[in-house]
Amino acid sequence: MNIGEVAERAGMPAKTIRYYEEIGLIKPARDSNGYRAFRESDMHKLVFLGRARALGFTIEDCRNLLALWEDQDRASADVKVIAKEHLAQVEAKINDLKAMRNTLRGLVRSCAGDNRPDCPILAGLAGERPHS
Amino acid sequence: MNIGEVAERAGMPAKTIRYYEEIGLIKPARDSNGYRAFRESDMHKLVFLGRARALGFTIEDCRNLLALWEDQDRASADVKVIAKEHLAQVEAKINDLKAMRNTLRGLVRSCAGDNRPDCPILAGLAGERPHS
DNA sequence: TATCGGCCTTCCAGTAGCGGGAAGGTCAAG
DNA sequence: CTTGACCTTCCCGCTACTGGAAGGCCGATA
Repeated sequence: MNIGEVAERAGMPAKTIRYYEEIGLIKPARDSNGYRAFRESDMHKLVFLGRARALGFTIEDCRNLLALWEDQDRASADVKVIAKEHLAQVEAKINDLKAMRNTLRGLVRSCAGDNRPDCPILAGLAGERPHS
Repeated sequence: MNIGEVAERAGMPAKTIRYYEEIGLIKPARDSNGYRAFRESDMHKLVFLGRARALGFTIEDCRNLLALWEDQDRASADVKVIAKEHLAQVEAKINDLKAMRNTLRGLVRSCAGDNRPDCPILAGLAGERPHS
């Protein structure tokens, strides 16, 4: 299988697949002409990587998860630790964003949005307390 | 005022302030010895930038907001457009993260996390449907 | 056989928003 | 006069790719 077909089937750009090889996540064989020759096992890894990335795991997390996946003797606790830490980070990020959203909503709501120059959003960013 | 004091008062690293000058967000004067000489107006801009960045505005958004802030004749509508678009992006990001969180929670909950190799998290990443 | 389009290859550079650290100038205190 | 805390510029590194140039390879067609 050439990279184009793999990219299609795995649902990711060929560039990304080359990048994953470059950083050692996958190690596809090569044809005599230099083309990458992907096996089904490479495909499975790429699909795995695609799903893990879609869940927001970092590349380094992916590397570790992939190693655990390959290791038939792993303890599921090792996997769970990674997933739980990531989950905690995602939740923290959600909370940060919610705080931003709330402040932004207040600012946007307080702004007339007409052609006058008076703007509570700019005033808020400059440091003034919103006067209700 | 030297950069150290400004960094302290604006609550951001000196590195960040130098970067903001480099990309043209601020233009502090210079003393004869080459040191940056910050005026109060620079301080105000940095505080403004700090708040805007804390609300997740990109540097380019900040550049536009700062220009509007400086412009006494701006229309508040111009500001509101930027803020509303950013708010929409923040909300979209929150939704993405919530979807990730829900999937991650399901995976974490389904994993025993003991020293056995059987792991629904890895199975889920590999593509299997979680069976209940 | 020539050639053409569509693959594939590598390499280089850029993104956002800084952070780390080197090499060196400046300044105030002791 | 030295010491230590500042300040300066410069360049590399980070994440996870993306875009593009320059060139090789392959299958089909004329």
